[in-house]
Amino acid sequence: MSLTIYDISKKAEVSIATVSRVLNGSPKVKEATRKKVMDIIDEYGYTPNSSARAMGLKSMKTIGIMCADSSDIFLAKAVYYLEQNLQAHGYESLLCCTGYNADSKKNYASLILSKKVDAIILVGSHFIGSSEEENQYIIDCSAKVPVMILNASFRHDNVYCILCDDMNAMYRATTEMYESGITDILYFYDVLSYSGRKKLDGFRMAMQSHHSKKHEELICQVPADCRSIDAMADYLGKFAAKAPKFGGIIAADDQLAIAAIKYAQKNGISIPDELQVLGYNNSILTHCCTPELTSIDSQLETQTRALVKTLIGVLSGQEMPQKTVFSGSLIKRSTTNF
Amino acid sequence: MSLTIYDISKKAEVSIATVSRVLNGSPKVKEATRKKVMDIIDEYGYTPNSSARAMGLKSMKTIGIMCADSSDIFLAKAVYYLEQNLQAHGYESLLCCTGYNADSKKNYASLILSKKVDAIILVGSHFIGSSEEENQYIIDCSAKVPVMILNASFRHDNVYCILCDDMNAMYRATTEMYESGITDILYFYDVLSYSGRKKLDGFRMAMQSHHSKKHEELICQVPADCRSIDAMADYLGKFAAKAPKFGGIIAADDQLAIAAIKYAQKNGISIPDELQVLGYNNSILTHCCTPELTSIDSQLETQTRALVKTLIGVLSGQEMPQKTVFSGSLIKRSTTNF
DNA sequence: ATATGAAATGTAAACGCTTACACAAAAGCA
DNA sequence: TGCTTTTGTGTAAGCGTTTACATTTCATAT
Repeated sequence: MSLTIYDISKKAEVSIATVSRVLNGSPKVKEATRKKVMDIIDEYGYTPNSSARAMGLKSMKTIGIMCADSSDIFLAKAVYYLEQNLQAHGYESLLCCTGYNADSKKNYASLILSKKVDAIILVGSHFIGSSEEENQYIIDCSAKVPVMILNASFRHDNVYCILCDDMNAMYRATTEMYESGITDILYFYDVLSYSGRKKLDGFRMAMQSHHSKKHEELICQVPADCRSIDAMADYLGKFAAKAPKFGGIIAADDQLAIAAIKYAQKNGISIPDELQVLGYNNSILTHCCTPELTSIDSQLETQTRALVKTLIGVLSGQEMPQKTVFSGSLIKRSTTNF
Repeated sequence: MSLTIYDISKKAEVSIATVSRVLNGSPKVKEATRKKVMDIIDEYGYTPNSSARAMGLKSMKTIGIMCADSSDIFLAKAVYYLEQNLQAHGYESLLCCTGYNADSKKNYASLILSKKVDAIILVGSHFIGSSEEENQYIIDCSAKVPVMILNASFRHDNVYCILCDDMNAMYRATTEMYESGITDILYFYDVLSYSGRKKLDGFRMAMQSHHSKKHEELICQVPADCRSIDAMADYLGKFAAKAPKFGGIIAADDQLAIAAIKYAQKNGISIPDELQVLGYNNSILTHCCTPELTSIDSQLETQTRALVKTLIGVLSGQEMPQKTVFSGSLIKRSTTNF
């Protein structure tokens, strides 16, 4: 049986209140007493029971992290950085992977709330649906604890968003490719999450601003059942066979970009001479292919740090900005010439 | 303020005991009463407070997952599968990333224990040190809750291990490469964790069983400060310049294998004609390079499923096997000829 | 109608902690 | 010296559940 504060108080010959005060670093306890209690705690290796503590404090010092799939390269990085930052501030992370199925979000949210987490972090733009009722669960959550959203924007009281201006980043990258002389660009994407929409918008805006006409015919969405890189590459091959010619591919993430590279290799198209490829997220995958992949970096680590900083501020009652936007930057490698 | 069981009991005109029984699916409550209570619960959207529940039940229905770095491709996959399986059994996951620094393990362990988790899962063989005192924290934990270890072996009461027989897998893969005619094989690794040692042992055993002599000169350890793929590739280049000739590289994981491929490409060595490369873990990286990487699959998903099954058994008081071993299998792709 | 046992419900103690409030000891001041 | 603060410590009431045990209700057999 685990020791309780009561056991410690007896051994140290003080009251449980004093032990509690020592534990919580209260200033109103004599140095000698503090030492006596600490010695006993160290000697017997006592650790306070967080559940009981949570009841008294009404806080678990735990943050619920929800993400669709923590094994996704991008999301895993985000979760990792968040966990690190939270830990540095004395918080634990309750992880909850919801999958990409939209329905379950509400259930998972209430489950995680019942653990009396101090806040909820939604990682990734999959958590923002397009309809109002689909997002009701966010509002419900925000009524109980602060809700932090990484990589998407949602305006509501007690909801704080940290994100990268994907639209602008994609706009700039597209423009740069276009102005380097590649005017026929294929846009390659899969799911249209919040940030997915923004990226596509950025691409379209850039193309439209150059009065491009046929780019709409060069927008290629991979169907949901193409999960493997090979399947994606093959799908792209079929699409390309019927589409107008193109000299560049902009992919919505690095994995899709790798699929694009595979497509080129299967069809004897040389990169970057005949085809230029651009990815998104600047993940480790950029280094794994040949040639190495040019990609857009969304400053994930900086974003997570800002998120946790904002969260800590909110939890300590400070007024904090509801929306913090970072800008992406193009990391040029060898799949592009510009 | 959140609703309590007490509020519900008043609205439903029953006692809190009855509400609690409904919540816990006790058989001794009349159907009509159950319905009445459930209706109120649904109507007012009550969720029980897990902390309070933990105090009564002495269980949080939460499992602590410790891993060095949840953004590592392999570990992230493991964490994801674990989380999924645990969720399916009604448990939440408290994630704790310890980093690779050995000292901190003990502190993190006691932190996570204070949350009254029902068990602890150590993900990855980094958690097994080579000295007895370094592993004392595992024994301490096992005194309080079951400890599950994924990917390493540690014999102790209340400690359960699920792993892949890395030594054997590596032995077989090495033998297969050797017998296909590649007798000079370079072994490329970084950290010597528990499974890292096993893999190296497997390689050595296979080479020794063929009376190879110079393989010891072909064992290349990347120093800890080489974190990027490029740095690893460059290090390998320098090593190769001074080492005997070799026709194959066996890497301790896929990322190292990618570095090996990069090394070959930088030096104009063709794969697989002049150099064959073999990775470990069969991660997504195997599909990202050209040619695609042959790799050893350690059945991670099966392992995690077995782990959670064992854990659930242990938690429900059943006798469970303390060690479950799976065997790895070679997935042949294009970086090898055999 | 009455006794009997089973089924359903209620009562109250326990879980381990925090903290408002009460109190005692020590210190400062006239 | 006695009076007032200040400082340190203790007492006890919560926090929201679970559950053993007590009690009521209800059906069945007598």
